[in-house]
Amino acid sequence: MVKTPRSQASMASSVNELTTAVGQLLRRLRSETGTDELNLSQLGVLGRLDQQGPMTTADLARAESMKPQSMGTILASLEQEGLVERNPHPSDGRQVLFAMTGKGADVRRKRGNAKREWLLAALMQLEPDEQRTLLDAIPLIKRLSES
Amino acid sequence: MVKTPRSQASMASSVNELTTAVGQLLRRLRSETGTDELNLSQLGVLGRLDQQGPMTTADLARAESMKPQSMGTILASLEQEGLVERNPHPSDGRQVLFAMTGKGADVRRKRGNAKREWLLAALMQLEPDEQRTLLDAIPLIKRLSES
DNA sequence: TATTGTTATACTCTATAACTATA
DNA sequence: TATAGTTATAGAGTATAACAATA
Repeated sequence: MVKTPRSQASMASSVNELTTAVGQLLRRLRSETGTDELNLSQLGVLGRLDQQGPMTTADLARAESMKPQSMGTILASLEQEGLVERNPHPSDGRQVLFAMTGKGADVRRKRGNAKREWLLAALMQLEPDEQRTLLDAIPLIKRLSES
Repeated sequence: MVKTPRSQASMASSVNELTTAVGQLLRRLRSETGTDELNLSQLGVLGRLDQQGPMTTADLARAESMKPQSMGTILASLEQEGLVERNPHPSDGRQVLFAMTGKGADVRRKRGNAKREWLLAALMQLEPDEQRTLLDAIPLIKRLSES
């Protein structure tokens, strides 16, 4: 297959498909709601704290491309359910370090998280080369969001 | 080993990244708002009517993975701005065929659509092989939503 | 009786603005 | 004066439920 860089005109027609596809996936994920009552943002924060350790509100907001006030709302809801806890920053009294609790870790590990399980099952149904394409596209989608 | 399908464990770690990436892109797109005051759903409907011709509320709702009532709201807003018009179905008095108007076509063609232009510019900044990966991933994302 | 669409209402998610506290 | 976070409010986007009209 010859490598032919896409023209701007051909890319333009893909813009609608991409936004539609992304919107569809998000609506689908949102509708998958079982025993877990965590939404996508809450799951995202929990996953990030699990991977990266304690973080501040501002850092989490930046990582998720969200306003700090919006992240504050998410963290408050997670704290109320005992999934994250707040710890003082060692040197800066203004900052608050949010950490995942044991209960939060349980929620992430346990079965019953309908959204994650649905998406995982859907991913597993793709052919191996399709999986590779989709996984390779993830960092590219992130790059788009940051440009 | 020729083909190395990803293990379920390795895929599980990608689930969070995918949802986060998709959420980020959507928030970014939503925030790009210039002279056009059309949101992503409105643009999606307009694009679909442009490509596929007149459609009913139910068909549009199915195409965008949305409830008919939600689609009705979107269509009402587009109609109020004169971007779509309603025509009776030739044989079924219950159905309404929505078609894009000339003004709707203008809006789609003209410059000033901040969301589409931003995304197009971002796509053009990717390397050709990255573009190909991302475009190849679009139908896969749709498949996920439908499974 | 089933289907298409409308109307009314409520919920989820995120943003903006104004404020407090610490640096 | 600048930054981190909180509180209050508003908005966009979508869903659910109840209804009307046509099939």
